Amino acid sequence: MPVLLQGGSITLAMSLRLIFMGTPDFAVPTLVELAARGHEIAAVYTRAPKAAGRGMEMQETPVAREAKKLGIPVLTPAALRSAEAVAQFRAHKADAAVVVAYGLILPKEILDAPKLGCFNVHASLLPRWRGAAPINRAIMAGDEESGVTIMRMDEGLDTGDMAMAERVPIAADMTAGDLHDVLARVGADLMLRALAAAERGSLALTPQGGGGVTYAAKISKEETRIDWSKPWREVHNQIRGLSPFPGAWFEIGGVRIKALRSTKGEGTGPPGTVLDGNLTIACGDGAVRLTQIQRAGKQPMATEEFLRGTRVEPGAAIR
RNA sequence: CGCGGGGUGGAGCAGCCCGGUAGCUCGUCAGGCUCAUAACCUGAAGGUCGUUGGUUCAAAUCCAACCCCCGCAA
Repeated sequence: MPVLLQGGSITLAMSLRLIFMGTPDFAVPTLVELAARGHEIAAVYTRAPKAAGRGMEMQETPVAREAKKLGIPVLTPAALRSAEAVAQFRAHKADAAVVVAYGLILPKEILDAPKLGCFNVHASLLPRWRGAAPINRAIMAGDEESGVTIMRMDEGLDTGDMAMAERVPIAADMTAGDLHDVLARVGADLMLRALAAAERGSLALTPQGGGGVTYAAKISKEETRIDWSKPWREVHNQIRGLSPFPGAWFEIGGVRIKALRSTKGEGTGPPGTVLDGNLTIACGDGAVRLTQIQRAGKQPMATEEFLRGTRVEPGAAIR
């Protein structure tokens, strides 16, 4: 077996027989890396295509599209609890399963099937931000760092023993989308290292412990509208924490506008008042300057571009 | 057949309802002014007005079909 030199450390080239389970874009880099490193991926599990989007047409998941590109069989069971689903899963005779934002609960029979276990990439430093929306919640809470944790899954919600973690700083104006992309890359790399260790039998597992647990609830649309009476920092964290999806928004002249990027603004005024010619908006405390926005029906654009076609005078009120 | 907005020189928009000289804010290029500047002044280049067909003396503008982008909702 060849020896690869990488980043100063020695990694044995390896090949495990894996099952990959994932659904959104976040999971794609890990799938791609696993395949590129020569792991044998017996099957890819992903959510079933569903009617979604404009026109309610059937949409395949990003993972399904990537798997097809790689020539890997795609399975889309609606649930994994049935005896049939479990039998099918076992029949792959996988060494391990890699689960990244799959979206379905894995019952014990599935978790116990692979001999090395089922490993999950989670986009936070556990046990902080267990749950569905760790990236958004970390930024909305104003966290200055986040990261990725690899855990061996158990039956709880993101409660498995931790195998590896890597910290990632969150810059002042970083958006959820920015962090998402970084963590997806870091997660892919970390999973490769974790699997290598697991294959060697040298993977150390650490219980999460009881302190510092928080939950990252799904984002509800009620919390996407901007309330300009809040302090600027809260508004800013909401904007970047929800960017680019689902997007924090407001209205100006009856037109719905998403705020995609912002930064600290100068000046004060009644909340919701435009303070200058650069879309600096007064908040309950301080101000936020919008740097990238998207009008309903339009592409995202830098604020300077938006202002070339739309005059927004200082003193105007937005809602 | 879920609802809706949009495709106009490199960017962002107006013009379309009430057909008839391509407009605005920028950018680019050349020149001028200035100690200087993302400032200011003068001039220039650059557009099959998404595609195809139709109506008309005449279509960015009216009609039809199609392609592409996006917001809502899921």
